[in-house]
Amino acid sequence: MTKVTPMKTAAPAATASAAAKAAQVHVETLRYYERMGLLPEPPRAANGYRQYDDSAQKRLRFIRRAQALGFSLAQVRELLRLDDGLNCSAAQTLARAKLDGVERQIADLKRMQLRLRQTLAACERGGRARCPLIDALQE
Amino acid sequence: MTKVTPMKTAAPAATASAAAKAAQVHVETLRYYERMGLLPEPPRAANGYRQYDDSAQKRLRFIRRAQALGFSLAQVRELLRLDDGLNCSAAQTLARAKLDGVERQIADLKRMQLRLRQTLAACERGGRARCPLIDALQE
DNA sequence: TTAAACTCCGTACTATGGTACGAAGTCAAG
DNA sequence: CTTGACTTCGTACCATAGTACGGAGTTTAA
Repeated sequence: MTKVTPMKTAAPAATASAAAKAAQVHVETLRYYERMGLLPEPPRAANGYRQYDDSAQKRLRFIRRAQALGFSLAQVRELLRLDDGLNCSAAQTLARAKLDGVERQIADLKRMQLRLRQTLAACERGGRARCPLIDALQE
Repeated sequence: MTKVTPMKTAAPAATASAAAKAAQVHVETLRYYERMGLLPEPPRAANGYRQYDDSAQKRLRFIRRAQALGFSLAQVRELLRLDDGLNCSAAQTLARAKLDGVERQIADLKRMQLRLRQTLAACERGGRARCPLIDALQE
């Protein structure tokens, strides 16, 4: 029963394309994140190729999840500085600011939604010589 | 009682800064809109200064209102092509596409809002050694 | 008259989040 | 051993909606 459970210590170092595929990003994006200070410079193989170990790939997933929550890359950088999980109040501050921004955006979009709906309804009722949408824009 | 009611025919030609101020934009923005084909090239005074007449200023207000409804400048350009108010179905198509986009954005933002709220609530409940927000990002 | 303020022009730069390109080296399969 | 795929690098470019800069001419108010 040797080798049935491979050693956890053998860090699986992925190539750029493998790491990129796993995270659903392009290879160039990895370089971009590296330039932006989101990913540390990875160790290189003898040939100079980047080697993404497990922690780099975790970090990459972290970035993508934070982006999905609406954080900008600059904000993700902040979050990454807190990724030891301590300092929750700092993380909360970031999240609350983001939530506020998201809620402002929702409010703005809802205003647009209402106006567009009203105007479209007027368009659909028809009967006017001129288009209600165009008229609304000309006020 | 002469001159009590000035002739409507005297078109009030505004300078760049006056037109800009009236529309709450910067002077450079007028040039930008002109380059982008949103504003026609205005007639010039003898000294070469742009003269924005009433119709140009109306058009400028049109642009700003359309932007406020979420239309991009490219889409505003489309709307301006329809500003005779006829062709309402074309305008409706644009508006409906915009409404769809707005609603998709709202849905996305609401998902972010929910996740952020849940995570913040967990942070506020406290009691964890590690920050729930950071943990969520690390999955 | 002179200084401040306004206008003109072309061009470059901003922020954001990547994407593309070309030249060069490397690796794996046939 | 060659061909194709992969990687490296620096740099340039994309969209969006403007903003800034510098040098020149013009107008206006003191």
